[in-house]
Amino acid sequence: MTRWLDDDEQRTWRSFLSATQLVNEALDRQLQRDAGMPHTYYMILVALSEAPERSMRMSELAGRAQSSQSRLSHAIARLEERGWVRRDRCPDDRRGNVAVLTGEGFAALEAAAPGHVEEVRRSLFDALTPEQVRRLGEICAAVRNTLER
Amino acid sequence: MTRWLDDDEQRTWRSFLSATQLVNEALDRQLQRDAGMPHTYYMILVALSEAPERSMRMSELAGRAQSSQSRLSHAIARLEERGWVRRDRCPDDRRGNVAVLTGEGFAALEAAAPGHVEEVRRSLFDALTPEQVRRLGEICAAVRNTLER
DNA sequence: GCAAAGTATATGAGAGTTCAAGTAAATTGG
DNA sequence: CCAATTTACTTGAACTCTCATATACTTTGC
Repeated sequence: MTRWLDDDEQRTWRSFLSATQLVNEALDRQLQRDAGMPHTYYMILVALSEAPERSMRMSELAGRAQSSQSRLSHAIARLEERGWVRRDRCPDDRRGNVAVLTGEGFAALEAAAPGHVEEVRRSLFDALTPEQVRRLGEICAAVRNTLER
Repeated sequence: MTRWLDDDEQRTWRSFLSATQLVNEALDRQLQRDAGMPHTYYMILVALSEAPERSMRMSELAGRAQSSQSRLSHAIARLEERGWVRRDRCPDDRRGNVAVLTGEGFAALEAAAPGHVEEVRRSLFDALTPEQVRRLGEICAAVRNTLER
């Protein structure tokens, strides 16, 4: 009944798990060490920094930063404690909150960015040919297309 | 100084993060829901099940299951509570421990495997052409080659 | 309009992960 | 052969994540 993975598929699957985990661990370690935040928090700051007014509704932010709402809520609480983000009430929908990146938060992001980009290159792009990068892009797009909804 | 990512690289990078996170979340959700364990525990059980005597030294197991020693130690403690794994002292090296998969642990793994494989197919392989799978294998091998050590 | 259903977010408990020590045994080098 | 170092593993605390639930506001349908 079950369509088990054949040997090639097994190898590819395990290699995929290994490679993606290595990349994620490298990112997390670098950011934790040099900027004192996990990668998930970094993604939140990036999303906010790119938004108009450097602010966004919680639910939209969750989508952009690829976070669950609950995770985001906890994360924003932590980021607030550090003074990197502020929470404002939403004017037109009184259920809603808006997360706002503070000046200090933006500064923290700017300080963290170069080291992070270095690590992204080191752990992913430097290992691949331009052709492979292109293919990886297509592959990831296909996966997202299947899983996203 | 910093070599920032250009637009293509940005897109690829974000797509990579998104895709790999989606796959990992799908795996974890399926296993947690249907088998009551996270994917990391599943990998530990798989590694043990493939070892001679279904047992392995802690440090070797950590390597095979792609876990830190600390993480493994905590995980084995949990798996012991459930009766899925047992810890024996290592005869030839009295510092060492050997984790042993119990019959119940093996049964739990057998019960979990079909649903897990289904999810692996659904979340990764079904989204890709055979050609893409082959390329993904090469790409992951290249990344591992760069990061592993 | 107003009860019912839906949406936006928060919160608390439980579980897993990491990091920094801590213990114990084995190995090394003078 | 024994002090110093290294290796194997554990432990506890701090932190993040998930899941279920709670709260407050909005929209829907009669």
